[in-house]
Amino acid sequence: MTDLSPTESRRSIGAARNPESHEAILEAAEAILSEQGYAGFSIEAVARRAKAGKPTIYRWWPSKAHLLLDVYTRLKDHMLEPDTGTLEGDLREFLLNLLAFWAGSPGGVFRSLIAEAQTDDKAGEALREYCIDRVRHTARLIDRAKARGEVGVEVDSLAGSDLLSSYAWKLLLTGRLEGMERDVAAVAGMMARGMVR
Amino acid sequence: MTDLSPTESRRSIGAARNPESHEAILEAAEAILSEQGYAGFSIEAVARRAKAGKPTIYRWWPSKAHLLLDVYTRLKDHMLEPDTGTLEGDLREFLLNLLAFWAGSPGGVFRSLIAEAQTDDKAGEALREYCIDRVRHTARLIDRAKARGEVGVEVDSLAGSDLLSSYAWKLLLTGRLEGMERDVAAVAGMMARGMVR
Amino acid sequence: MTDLSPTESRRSIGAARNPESHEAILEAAEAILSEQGYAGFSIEAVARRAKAGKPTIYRWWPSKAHLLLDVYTRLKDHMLEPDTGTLEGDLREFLLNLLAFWAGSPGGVFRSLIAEAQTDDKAGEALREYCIDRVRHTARLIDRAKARGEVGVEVDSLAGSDLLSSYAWKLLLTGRLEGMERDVAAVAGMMARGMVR
Amino acid sequence: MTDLSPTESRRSIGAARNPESHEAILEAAEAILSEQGYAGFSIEAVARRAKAGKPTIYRWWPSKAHLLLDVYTRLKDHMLEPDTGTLEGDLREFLLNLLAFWAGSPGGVFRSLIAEAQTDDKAGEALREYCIDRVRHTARLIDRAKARGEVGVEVDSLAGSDLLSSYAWKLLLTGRLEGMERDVAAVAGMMARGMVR
DNA sequence: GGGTAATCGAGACGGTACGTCGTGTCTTTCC
DNA sequence: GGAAAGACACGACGTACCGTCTCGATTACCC
Repeated sequence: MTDLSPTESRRSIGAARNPESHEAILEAAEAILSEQGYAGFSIEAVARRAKAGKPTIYRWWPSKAHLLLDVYTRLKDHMLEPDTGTLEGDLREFLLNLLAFWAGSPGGVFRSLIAEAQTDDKAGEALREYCIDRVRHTARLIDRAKARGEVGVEVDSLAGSDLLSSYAWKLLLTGRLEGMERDVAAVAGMMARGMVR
Repeated sequence: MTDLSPTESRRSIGAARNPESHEAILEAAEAILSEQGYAGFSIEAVARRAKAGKPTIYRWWPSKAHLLLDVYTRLKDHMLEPDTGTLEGDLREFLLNLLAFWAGSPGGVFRSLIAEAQTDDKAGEALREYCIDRVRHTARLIDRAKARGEVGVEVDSLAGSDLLSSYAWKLLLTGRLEGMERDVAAVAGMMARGMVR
Repeated sequence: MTDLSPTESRRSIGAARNPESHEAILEAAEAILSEQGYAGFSIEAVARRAKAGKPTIYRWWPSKAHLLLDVYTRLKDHMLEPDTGTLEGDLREFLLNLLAFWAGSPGGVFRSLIAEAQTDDKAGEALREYCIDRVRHTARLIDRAKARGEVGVEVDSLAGSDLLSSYAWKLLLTGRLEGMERDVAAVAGMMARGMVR
Repeated sequence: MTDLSPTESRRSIGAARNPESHEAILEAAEAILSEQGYAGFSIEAVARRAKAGKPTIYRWWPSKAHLLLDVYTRLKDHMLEPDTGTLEGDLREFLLNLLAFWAGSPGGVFRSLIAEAQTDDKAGEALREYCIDRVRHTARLIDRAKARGEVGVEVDSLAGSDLLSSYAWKLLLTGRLEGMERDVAAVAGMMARGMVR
């Protein structure tokens, strides 16, 4: 991360925000979430692992939710865009990609974020906004199928996209990220048949 | 509430489970959840409010999640079974009923349960089992449509049921229980068209 | 203990005290005290080990102290009387015997009794009475030396006996029952020289 | 008591031990012991009374025994050193001083400490260490008599000191702190005669 | 010889205390 | 003046016992 050694004992660098600490905290948070899940995620644990003081964390992230969001934002860019040529293929690939992506650490982080959003209002709002953005993004799969004439113009692509991702959410939240290929295929087929003209 | 006096001091009734205590604990849990939400929900708080000892709670509910689940299923009795004669109608009614049901306190309880399941393994297991049961139950809507010949026998009714409820979950978790009639109708239509032969 | 099998499940024998239970409880208490010391000694543990109900214990022994006293009383008769011919030898033998006796389970029981006596007044009173009796008994060692002309008549044999046993108490209470031969000899010598004319 | 206001709410003073809290805890412990005795003495009760958090107590005192020991040694400062010029006088004064000292609250504290040591291994260890220290300290009475030529060099002053204090212990543990002047004199005389050349 | 009463085991009950963990706030000291 | 370190008051965690209670069964005793 930093090019300097993740050195034993990091001291204050004086009256300025220390980017090393900032980075170390985010990394520690991510590591804890992916290793122990939301259960082991506490400010104390993050501070311990990042060799940072708790107040340093509280100074920059007013709540656990903000920290979670920052951690997730750092991760969310690595998703692939499916493009198989057919709607059903795209839907299936989308789900499989997302599930595979989540099966690494990001899944744990996102689960935690959802959980936190049930308690913390700010986290809820942030999650809602993030969702809208993603749904809109995924809706392009369907819009592309519309453009190909595969899907009728009357189809609500946002609702479809929302439904698609909701299935992934449920699998994530109930710990069924793996071994769901058959069900994913069934769901993708069902949804595709529901939309093609 | 029991219709008898909510008496001051409740004693043991001997070497048998005391239904009064059992009831008082569930009521206290429900009251705390609806008044203060998941944030204020702790075993200590429930015990305090129910005038029960903590061990009495732990004796009967191995984890917070089991208690949440019991509180939830006690409320669940008031759910209606849709029967509109068509699959699309049934799916739409199912979602609308569920969202309306959740809009009261049960939604908060179930949100708490999902959140808890992200933290605690026992909670996760309990939720998973509960889900399987509900998915199986809801699949009957689709199986009924199969019996009517509306839906082909090759359709995976469990996957469909899972998908259907996942949409409701996402709306619950992102705080969109109300004003979703148009989207619900779109989703129900899409899914129904995806399944009818 | 009983000539019948210490059978798996012991039931009531009707409207009369069941001596089997009584015995089993005392044995369980003794076993726990000698195996785990006062720390592990609880009514629950005794009941569990004796396969008895807690109320059965409370019925017959109103407090832990009473039970402790009964257990100790069952043990205390196995002490040897030293008779070496000299006061110093008798004092030394008395201490060594007592320490050896206590090194088995009785020591743990007596320690517990002393501890309990610091909390429970009835136990304190009982302990005091027991002490007076023992001190009087041990004083005979000194009186015998007086009779032999070894010790002057002006010596207070009760005070001497009290002092002697107090040393054993302190060793018991500070966990120094073993490996004290040199110190015991020094103490016996000192006391003997303090008394002989 | 601090001479400043026994203020309502005490805050942290930073990353250093807060002597106010420390003091408040010792005072609360002492007050509880003298008011309710060992029976009412619990870490919870001390924390409650001192308006301190339980972890603050556990941070500084690894066990109840260490706290008891600290309370006791805080009181112990008021003990006098006997110096009568003769060994017998010193021994007698030592015992009388100690019994008089114990007749106030310190006696209750030390009794509690001994009782606790029978339950808890850490307490036992702490008591043992404390004893060694005190025995060594008291042995100086005898060593002084050696220096005066009153006592032979072959006398084991540690064993003598141990024996001396053991008598006081027994009187404390059997509730005979008062009215023992005659017996104390007899014991002191006996021990002194046992040691002088 | 049938009813009563005492006893047994079992174990649930409302409690209290245990010792640990995490919270968010605060202060000191170092840079 | 930010950062580290970590103490602080607070309060929940899940467990162990406390002493009391009720249960259903099992006789012994007395009328």
